Amino acid sequence: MTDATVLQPSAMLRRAGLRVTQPRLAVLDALARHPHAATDVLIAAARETRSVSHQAVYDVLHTLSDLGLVRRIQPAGSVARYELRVGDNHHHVVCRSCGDVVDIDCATGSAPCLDPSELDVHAPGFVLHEAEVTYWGLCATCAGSAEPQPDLTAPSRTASSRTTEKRKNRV
Amino acid sequence: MTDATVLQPSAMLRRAGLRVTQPRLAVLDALARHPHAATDVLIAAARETRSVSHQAVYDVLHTLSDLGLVRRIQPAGSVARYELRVGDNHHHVVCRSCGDVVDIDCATGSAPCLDPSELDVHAPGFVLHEAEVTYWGLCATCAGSAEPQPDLTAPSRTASSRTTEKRKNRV
DNA sequence: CCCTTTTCCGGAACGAGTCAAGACAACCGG
DNA sequence: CCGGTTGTCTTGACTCGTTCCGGAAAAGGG
Repeated sequence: MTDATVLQPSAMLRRAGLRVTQPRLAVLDALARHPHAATDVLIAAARETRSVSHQAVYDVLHTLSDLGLVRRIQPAGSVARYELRVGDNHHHVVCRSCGDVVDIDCATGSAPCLDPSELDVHAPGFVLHEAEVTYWGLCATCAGSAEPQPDLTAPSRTASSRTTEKRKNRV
Repeated sequence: MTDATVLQPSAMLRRAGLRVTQPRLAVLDALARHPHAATDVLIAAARETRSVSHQAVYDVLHTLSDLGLVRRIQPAGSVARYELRVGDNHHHVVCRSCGDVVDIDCATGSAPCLDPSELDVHAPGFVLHEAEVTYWGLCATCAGSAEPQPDLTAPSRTASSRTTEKRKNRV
């Protein structure tokens, strides 16, 4: 619901009590253009707008995600990825082959969206904040072809399939 | 259900077509004694049994998880953790403060245990393997005290709270 | 327009995990 | 029981994502 892109980036920064700086605007723009992108992709994208240090991008991403203006996700085996869509507790579909990520609406829309059947039994006293659901499988493209397809939002190089590919030659 | 610990470790290796070696037995023993442990904890634990190289532990963990004899989990912001409990598609409760992980039974017990409401709409043709659910919040201990409690299965040092702690001083 | 404070920069450093090549030891067959 | 084959382990260097540090720059209030 609260997709941050609908707000003017500078307004959204100010409203959060942050200074409006060129690096921040560049990163926000990069985020809008590359949903679920890894940090190095965002660095490259932000540099299309303006010269920014990699450290600044890391700083901006930290600040924004700490304030809840962007959401940070990190599927197992992947590096951190960021998205502007926040506020709804939507979930993610992740392709095991190419690492591509797609959003899926949450059934209830509010976190926690699931009732852990036996939370009290196994973790008495646990204070639940949210339930994160990750759907794993193969995207249409990868399911069709044996070879993993490149995912442009994954960390540069070829794809995130370094792990996947190596594993095949093990065992 | 299929908790690998109920099997004799050597039998379980042989049945998987693997050689029974000292490093593997040491790692399996370490896994049994330290559920959800990070790799460096497992290395230390395995060395209580026998001298093992860190690389051997990584190799063993890769081999075993590729064959499905151990399960590898990696909550966002955490390093890889391993557990012997496999076969059921159980889920995890993770403390945001200390990083401690607790198992929770899956409602249906088989993967995928959730029906993604709008999978076809957002990711047409996606072949779903499983749904991974992670419950985030605060464990009883951390919810009570402001200070995060050490989690002995987390990567050595103090706790996994390096990230958490730093963030508090940012913004 | 100046001052304070936040933010950014550059570079060094760190830690988890991987790669590579040779040594070693399980297991099989004889 | 022994020797050869092949899978496994060791050692050590290395990659990559991310963080730490300290000084420089610039945003915004007065």
